[in-house]
Amino acid sequence: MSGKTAKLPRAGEGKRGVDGHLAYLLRQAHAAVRQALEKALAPAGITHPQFVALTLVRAYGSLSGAELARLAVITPQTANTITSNLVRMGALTRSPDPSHGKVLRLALTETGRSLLARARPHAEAVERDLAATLPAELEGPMRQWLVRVATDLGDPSRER
Amino acid sequence: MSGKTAKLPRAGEGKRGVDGHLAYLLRQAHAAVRQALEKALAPAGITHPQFVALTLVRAYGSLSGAELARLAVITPQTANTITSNLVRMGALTRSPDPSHGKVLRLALTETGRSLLARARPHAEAVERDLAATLPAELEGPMRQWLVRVATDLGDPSRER
DNA sequence: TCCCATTTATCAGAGGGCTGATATATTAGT
DNA sequence: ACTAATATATCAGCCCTCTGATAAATGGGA
Repeated sequence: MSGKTAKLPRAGEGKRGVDGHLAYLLRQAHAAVRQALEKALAPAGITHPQFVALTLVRAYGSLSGAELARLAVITPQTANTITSNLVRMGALTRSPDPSHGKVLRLALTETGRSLLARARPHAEAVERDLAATLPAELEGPMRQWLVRVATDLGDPSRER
Repeated sequence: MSGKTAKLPRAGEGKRGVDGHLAYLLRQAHAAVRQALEKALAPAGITHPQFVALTLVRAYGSLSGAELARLAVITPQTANTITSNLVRMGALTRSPDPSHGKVLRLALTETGRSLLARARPHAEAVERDLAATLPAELEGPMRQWLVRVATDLGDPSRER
């Protein structure tokens, strides 16, 4: 009994299939999507978190670092890391809020705008691939579940 | 019109709800689960990736670094980072494969075994919380979808 | 008014994840 | 038998993510 010699499963087999832990399956699915996104975005010269940050700044107007962190479900420190890189790349600017004195408002530069425009089609292709895996009658319930996971497991822990 | 002043949504609202991109919702859900897991495992003195590695070594017997990487859906380099930390912590040993000469086989130490035993209940609590968010009639289809995402978006990219 | 709790930004340090590159071992092919 | 392809381990460097700690600005109450 020196060790188990069972053949190792591939994605979709054994514990890597429908019998695995939900947390493992969610992790596996997320890893596949993240890697697909990074591969798709690499030619545009941008990472997935950077793409998310630029998208959010564009979608919500000018954000503070703290607001970006909340929207992206990351810590303010992480948001700071990402935005610092984007500022260094010339895609974002940080300028002091006129009425607040401590808040720094993020804004897209022309570089950032064109970077985002160039990257978006690649990200949308992945989104389409992802949507294609989802039977039409499951899309609604699936979206609701994903949202529920985030609110149920995420919000309670706001007691930091 | 200096910028949009729309109130920012919380998890579950607006684009952060059922109308958001699937990739965003999946990311948001995964982030909530990962953070819940890290918070649950911290008292046991172990990180989520370390827990996954120990669990896989225990489940499949003695693994090589490359095998661990495939099972955990990470690169061999990343697996090496994690196992190096676990070896330094005394939870794993790396010993040369008797019949291969290059492969290093990972094995749990007593420390690793008790660490895993101590951590597992915390992880299982999160798994139960996660399962509780899923209506019984959706569990089957949801598991199948998560697996399909991993196989459809993950396997094709094996053309590295 | 003064103090305090909250919010924000940011530094420091650690772990995890990636790509790229290198060295070695095994296996397949010729 | 020699060579080429494959597999493994690992170094280096970068980005992302976290926790912990520090500092500054705001706003509310005693």
